[in-house]
Amino acid sequence: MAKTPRPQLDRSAWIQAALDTLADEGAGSIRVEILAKRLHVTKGSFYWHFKDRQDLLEAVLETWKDGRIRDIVKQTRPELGHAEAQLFHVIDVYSTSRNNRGILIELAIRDWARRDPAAARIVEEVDSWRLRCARELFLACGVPMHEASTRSVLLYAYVFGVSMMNCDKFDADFVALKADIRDLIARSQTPPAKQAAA
Amino acid sequence: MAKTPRPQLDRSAWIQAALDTLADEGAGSIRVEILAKRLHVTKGSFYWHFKDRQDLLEAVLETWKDGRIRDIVKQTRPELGHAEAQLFHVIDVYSTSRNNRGILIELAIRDWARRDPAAARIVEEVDSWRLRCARELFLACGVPMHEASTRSVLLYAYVFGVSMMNCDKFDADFVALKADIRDLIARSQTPPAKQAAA
DNA sequence: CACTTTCCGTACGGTAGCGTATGGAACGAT
DNA sequence: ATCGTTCCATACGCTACCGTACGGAAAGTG
Repeated sequence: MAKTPRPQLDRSAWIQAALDTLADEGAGSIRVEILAKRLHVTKGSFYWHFKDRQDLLEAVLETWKDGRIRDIVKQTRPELGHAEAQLFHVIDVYSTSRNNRGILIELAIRDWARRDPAAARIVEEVDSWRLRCARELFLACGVPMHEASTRSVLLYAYVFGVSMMNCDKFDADFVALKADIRDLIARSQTPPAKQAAA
Repeated sequence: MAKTPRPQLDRSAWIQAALDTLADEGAGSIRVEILAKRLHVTKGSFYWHFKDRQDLLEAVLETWKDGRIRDIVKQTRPELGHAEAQLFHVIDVYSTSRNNRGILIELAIRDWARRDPAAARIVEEVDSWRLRCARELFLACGVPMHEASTRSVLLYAYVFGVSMMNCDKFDADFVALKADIRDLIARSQTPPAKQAAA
């Protein structure tokens, strides 16, 4: 067992710790002295690596943004003939297994973004990438442009929304339910022309 | 102008003030002394009406729950022949006009529920009512039971999710986009049987 | 008018957390 | 060995809150 696993800390160690508490308790609960305790150092270390608390929060946002963009680009990289499978995968990744770290961070940051303009900007940027990538997949599935945009928005609104609900409590077979919803989003037929009021 | 609009305060005044700051800054930012300042009294008043801060928070949850249940029941009360219009209305109420008080409170409470079991219980209860009511509407539209459940979950996941996104930034005509999504949720045809892998 | 109840103001002690100042240990360079 | 750099510990002042204790005004009640 390593006696001194971390004789020296760097910014990324603080950022990771901040992301952990972000997932568990939200952005407002990221406290310098708490992180220090968790890292087994004092805040003397923190104020060496960061100007102040705000400096850390901005670094957290940047780190998250870079990771999310890299991730979505990777997961939607064109694989000829597998566009629909990739769409399914994107949906499943988010709607499966609530309470995993990624989703908790996602929700915490989105809540953060409701009050912090800087966070809002980051979220918009990430969403923009995701929507564009998803739209490309729909297009690759043969869905026309306009509808591809529509379904992309529905897709992401759904995955974010479902991660805020405890659906397990309402439907015993939530796995099947999610599969049905996934099909609705990705494969349903556009609605028939409105039966104009008789 | 009334000199003394409120010579005496009651619990509901504090609860309303708490709901305001809940919408703007989240549950964690509901502070007794801040509310007191906003109500132009001191916390001596607060601790007369409430045992402690927790007492207020519980009252906030109860108030919200009662209002939401009353609301959804009212909006989905069976009106023969208008089920689809009622569905559209439910969707529009949430997906229209982000940043209105109701939606802000909704999101704040859902974030709150991720860390507070009591809040989680309340949210589950409200969701349960909503899902049941929405399902009834789908059934009234002639949608079969299983699919009615599926679409109800999609409906609510969508409205909550879209209220967390700044979609205006991605689509100039977001009004039309939302209308298309609404149609997808409420009127699309169930997806064709999977073209079983050849 | 006395007396009680209701409601709120004031003052206090206590905790948590931010940011700063300063000292010191470890380490490399010379 | 001396010195500078890097990284962290310690100690301090400061603010924002929570909850309590207690006093007092205002209004009802006899």
